[in-house]
Amino acid sequence: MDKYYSVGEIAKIFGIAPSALRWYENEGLLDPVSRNKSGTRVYGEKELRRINFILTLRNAGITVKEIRRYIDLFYKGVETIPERKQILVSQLERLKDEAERLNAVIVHLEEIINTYEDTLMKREMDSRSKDPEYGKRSRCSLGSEHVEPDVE
Amino acid sequence: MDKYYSVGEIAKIFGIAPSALRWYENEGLLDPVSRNKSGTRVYGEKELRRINFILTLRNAGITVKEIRRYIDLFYKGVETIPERKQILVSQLERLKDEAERLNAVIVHLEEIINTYEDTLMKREMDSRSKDPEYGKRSRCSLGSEHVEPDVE
DNA sequence: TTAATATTTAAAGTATACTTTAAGTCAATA
DNA sequence: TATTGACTTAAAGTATACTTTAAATATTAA
Repeated sequence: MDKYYSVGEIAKIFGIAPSALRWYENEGLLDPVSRNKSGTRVYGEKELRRINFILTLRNAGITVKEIRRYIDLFYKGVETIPERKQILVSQLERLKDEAERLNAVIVHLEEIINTYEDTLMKREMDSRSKDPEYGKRSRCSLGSEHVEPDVE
Repeated sequence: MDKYYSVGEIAKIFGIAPSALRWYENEGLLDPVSRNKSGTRVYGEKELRRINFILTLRNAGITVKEIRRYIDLFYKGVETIPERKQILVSQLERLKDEAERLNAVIVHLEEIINTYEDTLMKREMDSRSKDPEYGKRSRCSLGSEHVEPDVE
C-alpha cells in the first residue's frame, strides 16, 4: 500500500541534500528512521509528511531549535497545543514586523537609486560641456552622496 | 567648526558596538580613521556620513563584501556609477522577491494557526464529553496535522 | 570480477558578521 | 598615588544550518 523511499529519493522530492535529512534526524526533528536489512534508511508516508512540515516551518524562518521544541511539545500531548500554537504565532508576528521593515527598506533603496538616475542624467547633459575634464571629477564624497537627515 | 567624536560616542549615536566600528575600518568600509596624539580614533562629519551610509546598506541586507566592492568602485571615479547603481538595483530586486515570499509565508502560517484555533474550539466543546480520557489522546500525528497538498 | 553508485558514520569544515578576550596604554579623578 | 574608564591590538570565539570529508559497506550492471 505505502510507498517507500531512500534518502536520495526524499532529497530529490524536497529539493534538499541527503545530508540535511540525516542531520534533521540527528537533531531530533525526525524520529529515527527505520532501516532495511542492509542498514539504509527507508522513509514512508509518515516521514514525508513530517519532512514537509519541517520544511514549512523552516521556510517560515523558524529555527531548528524551535522546531525541535515544537516536536517535543507535540509528543507531550494535546495539553501543549496552546504552547505549540504560541510558537507559530510568535513567528507570525516576527514575520509581519520583518515584512513591514522590508517594505520601508525597499522604498528607501528606491529613493537612493533614483538619485543615481539623476546623476546619470546630469552626466548625459554635461557630456556636451566644453570642459574636457568635466565629468571625470567626483561630484560628491561617498556618504554625503545619499545623506540621511536623521544622522543624529 | 566640525564636531569630533570618539568610537564610544559614535557607537552610541548609531546604536552599534565600538568593536563593529573598528571592524568596519579593518574591512575597508571606512577609510583609516585619524587619531589624536595618544592614538585613539577621532571621527568627524565625514565618518558620520560614511557610517550612516554603511548602516543604510547593511540594513538593506547588502553584505559587507558588497559594500566594500561599492566603496572600491566609488574611489575609481564617476565611470563606475552604473556598476555601483547595479549593486543597489540587484539588492532591490532581491528584497522585492523576499517581500513577496514573506507575504506568502505569512498567509500560509496564518492558515496553519487557524487550524489550531479549530482544534482548540473542538477541545472546548469536547470537554463536556463523558469519556474521562477524552482530550488526553493525541488526535492526529505530527506532520499530518497540517498536511500540505503539494508533497510530491 | 570489476566498477560504479548509493548508502553509512563521526567529525571537521563553511559562511557571515560581528563579539569577546587578553594584555596593555592613557588621561582624568579621588 | 591609585584607581577608574575608555581606548588600543591581534586573535580567537560565537551562532546557525548545514555541507564536506574520509573510510567503509552494500547493491547493481557490465
